[in-house]
Amino acid sequence: MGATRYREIAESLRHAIRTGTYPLGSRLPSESDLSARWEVSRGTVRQAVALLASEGLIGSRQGARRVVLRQERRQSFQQLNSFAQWAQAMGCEVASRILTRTVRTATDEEAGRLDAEPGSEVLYVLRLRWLDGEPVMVERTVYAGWVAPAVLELPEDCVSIMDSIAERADIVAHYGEHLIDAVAAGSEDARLLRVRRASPLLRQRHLTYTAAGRAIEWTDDRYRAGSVVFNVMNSAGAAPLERRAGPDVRG
Amino acid sequence: MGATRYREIAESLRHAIRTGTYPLGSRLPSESDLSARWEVSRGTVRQAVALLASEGLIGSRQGARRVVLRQERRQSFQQLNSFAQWAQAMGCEVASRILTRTVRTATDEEAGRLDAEPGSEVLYVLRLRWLDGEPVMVERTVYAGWVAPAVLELPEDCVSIMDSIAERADIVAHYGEHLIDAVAAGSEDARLLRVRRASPLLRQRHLTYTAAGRAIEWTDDRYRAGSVVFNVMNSAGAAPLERRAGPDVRG
DNA sequence: AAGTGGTCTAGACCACCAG
DNA sequence: TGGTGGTCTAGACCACTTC
Repeated sequence: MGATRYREIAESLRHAIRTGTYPLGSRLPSESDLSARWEVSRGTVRQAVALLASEGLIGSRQGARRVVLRQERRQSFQQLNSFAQWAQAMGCEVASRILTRTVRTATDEEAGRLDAEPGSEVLYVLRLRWLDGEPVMVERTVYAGWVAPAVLELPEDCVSIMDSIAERADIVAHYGEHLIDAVAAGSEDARLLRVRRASPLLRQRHLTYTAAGRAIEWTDDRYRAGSVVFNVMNSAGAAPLERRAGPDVRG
Repeated sequence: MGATRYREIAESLRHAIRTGTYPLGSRLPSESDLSARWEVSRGTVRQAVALLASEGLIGSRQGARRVVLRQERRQSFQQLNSFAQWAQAMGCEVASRILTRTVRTATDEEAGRLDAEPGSEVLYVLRLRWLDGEPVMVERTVYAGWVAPAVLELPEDCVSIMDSIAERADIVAHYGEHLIDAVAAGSEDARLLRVRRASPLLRQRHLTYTAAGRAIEWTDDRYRAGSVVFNVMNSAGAAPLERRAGPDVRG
């Protein structure tokens, strides 16, 4: 596995933050402190704290000690790509059930999204997800062929497929692209989510990649209106969000 | 400023990717290549490529050259905060009409969002916006009191209020926070957008700030389903988007 | 077998922050 | 003013990919 020195240090710091050794708002030991304590070079310490910074756990300013910003265990990137991780971090009771698992050949659109050969095999999964006992989301996912075996092994009430395949098959999500819009509930959506047909749903389609840029899955998640809100911060310096025309515009 | 060697290298690579010097799917030069070419150490090159990887532009696997994953440039912050700028960049014909302009006292929620005194005056604007001749968005904006005079001066068919007040009154947007969800069309929405009542709309509420952190406006934009899609990219290195519970969850 | 990225070391200088 | 993080160097060994 990825058992390296800097990951080890990061995990130790993560644990210390989580358990209150370094409380919210407190200052972390300096880089030289940590490198002496762990008997590693300063570069290795910096790799470790960079990992925590990318998880949003600590902040840093030149000249001042690093500060503990949050103590939750979950990363926001993971939370965006994993419904289960997000829900658990919110303190919600989460449940999932796989309703359908089918191996079939990819449609042209799916092959294009997953960057796979046209006509290659993919795994289609239909899944319903609950928050605090209420059905709130229907998930329709197409997994790339190389991921399918790992997903087929999982039990149908598996809470987090992404977590499970990361642990068991070392398939780790690293990058995601998300398309967010509103759609009317179809008859299957309506039945599963217990809403009226054509009632509003918030749709999040996303494509997930490994660090090497290999596509893992292409997903269409539909949330009952009112159950979730997506939140984006941006600035003149960095604009991660953009607006795109839907099919109705420029037809 | 932040003019460092590794940023400089990153920007040069970003440009080369964007302009096709390194096309989609092609391999980047090796680290040793780049360090020779730029006359920097390998560590500096690695800082540069790590930046691009966190933006999702390139992927990497141990042992193999880095690969170009995408070449699009993200749309600017201005385009996200200005419907008019976005539409024009898309090549769409855009039109706008202010239907209502009212000075009134802020509700408690509005005062809270705009970080203003409870009971202070704000300017409420109702506006309808067209793309290529079709009504696609209803905008309900509350402008902070200090911005109101500049907005009241504008003609009712002003295409971009943000652009106009930036030019005339030097009120410039710098940060934004966006909440995106789906709602059912109310009767006013339905009439203006020419859709059925309760049909799905994509809602983008956003709060806009100056560089100094002063709130400019709090807006509720509702798009006809199918007319726009929001697109967000994230990575393990940087996650600007998060999911939030709506009022239905954890009630 | 040669090339490449992942990890790590042991230094260095600078800009910035705190007391 | 001394400590701290940000940047950079010039090496090294290893795991992995590619040919």
